[in-house]
Amino acid sequence: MTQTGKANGGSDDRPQYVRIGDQLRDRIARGDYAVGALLPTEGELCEEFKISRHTVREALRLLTDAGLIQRRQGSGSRVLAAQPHQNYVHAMRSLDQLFLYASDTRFVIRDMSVAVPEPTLFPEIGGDGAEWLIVRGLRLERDEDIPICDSTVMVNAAYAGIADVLAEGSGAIYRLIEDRYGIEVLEVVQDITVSPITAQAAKSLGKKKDDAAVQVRRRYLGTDGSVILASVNHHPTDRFSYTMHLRREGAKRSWV
Amino acid sequence: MTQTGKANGGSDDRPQYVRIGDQLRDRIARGDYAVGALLPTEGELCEEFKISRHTVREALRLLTDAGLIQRRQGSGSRVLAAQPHQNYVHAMRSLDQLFLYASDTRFVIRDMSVAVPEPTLFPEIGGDGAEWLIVRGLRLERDEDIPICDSTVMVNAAYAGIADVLAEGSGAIYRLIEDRYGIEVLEVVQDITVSPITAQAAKSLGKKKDDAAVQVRRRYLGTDGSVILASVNHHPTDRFSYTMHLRREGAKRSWV
DNA sequence: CGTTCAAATATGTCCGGACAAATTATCCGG
DNA sequence: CCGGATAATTTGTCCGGACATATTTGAACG
Repeated sequence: MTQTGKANGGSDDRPQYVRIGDQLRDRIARGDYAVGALLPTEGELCEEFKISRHTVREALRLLTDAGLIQRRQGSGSRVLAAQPHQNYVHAMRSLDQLFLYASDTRFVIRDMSVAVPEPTLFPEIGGDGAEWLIVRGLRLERDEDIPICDSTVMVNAAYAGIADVLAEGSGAIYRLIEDRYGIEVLEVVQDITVSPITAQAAKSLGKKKDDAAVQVRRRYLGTDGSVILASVNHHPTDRFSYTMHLRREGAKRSWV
Repeated sequence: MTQTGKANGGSDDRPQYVRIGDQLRDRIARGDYAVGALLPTEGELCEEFKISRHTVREALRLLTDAGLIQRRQGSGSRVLAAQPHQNYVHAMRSLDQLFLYASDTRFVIRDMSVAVPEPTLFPEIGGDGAEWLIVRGLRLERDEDIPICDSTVMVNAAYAGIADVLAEGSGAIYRLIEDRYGIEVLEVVQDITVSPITAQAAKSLGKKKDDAAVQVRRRYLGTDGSVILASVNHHPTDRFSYTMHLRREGAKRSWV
């Protein structure tokens, strides 16, 4: 077969690997290959489409990058999803940027203890009598004593050893845990709601007891699905602002 | 050179292309190749590292996938960033899922007009006397008349033609625009704040005039940076909840 | 100096081959 | 039937080659 940069013939000038990749993607979407099932092997695809193994692999790579399949040496290519996800990326260098404050801040620790958390603190967690390292504090503007939010952090007891190195300005707690224990935060679930302010937060933030507060609750999950860390932040409503920039993943950038 | 699955010698069992890719990444981080500058060509890298073009390309692909470089046929490989972004993905099939409501909803249009928007509506937009298609309405639970939020949408006048096809339940407005005009929403900027409720929203949502409301403001930007669409939603604080799941990009999934 | 065109350059696509490494299947013995 | 060893299978890594395509560079000309 003549080697061409693009496929010959017809009005389709897409590269072969793109055409084959699209065909496979369509088959997956149609259910020809069920989620969880294996695709034909590289060899079988070479025979079916009369192309080199290289081209098959490039096509499969497109599917892999799209999150549709997962490949494993010795096993084959398994379908992960029937439809590609259109990812909009909240690009960050790290989770530090998940919540950007208007200016630099510092975290002042008010209290730290290993205890069974109150059931209302994080209902989805606890309730089984297990102890957590509970860190209570206040986040302030760096150079001024303006409180930004009242914060309570629950650290999985398995990582309670970081209590030794927790200090004001010591950086994000989840990072301390990642570094100290060599683990990785895989996923973060963040909930934002508005609710009556707690007595503690009202006191810390200089608010009245019948004021409302914005609650930002986060769970940091590890690779095994366990909760590494959870936090509840109470923000005064009149000083709360949360901005996200979501950008379509894989969008072409101009060359200039 | 003997062809091996992994590099020979020493304690480093990473594939060659990973090692070379890491070396190049380190050089970029150190500033050996400035942002905006070109990397050595494939040929030069082949000579320097004494490896095949295939392996060079695999290494460069790692850098490309990490967002560090951008490659262009005939030109070379240009450095985009000195540090890789650690992307946490808010995976969505589309922007429809940017804001998930607890249940199915419908959008009831109350008013539609082409006009110059009030300056307070979206201060970052307008203010230049330009007209926009302004759509005011209410988002309700699908089968009940419980208002979820009061909504005002400003559509760029270039796409005002969609007024013809706007109807209750006609789906997301940005999608109508994308489909009708063949354009693409590249980025969304979303701001969440809490502020005094507007008179209009108080009336729509059955709230008192001195209540607060959660404001969710969004700008949908096109590939040229222009604002395609902007929206302001007022949610009653006692019924507002926003959940995000952010997952580390490229995280390995278990095979089973 | 600016424009046009051809040549050189640099990446993109596709082929084929070989060996390595991981997994799966099969066979045999207890 | 179960466990261990071996063979077969499947993907991963790396080599080399060839042609296509897009861009850049340099030379010639007005």
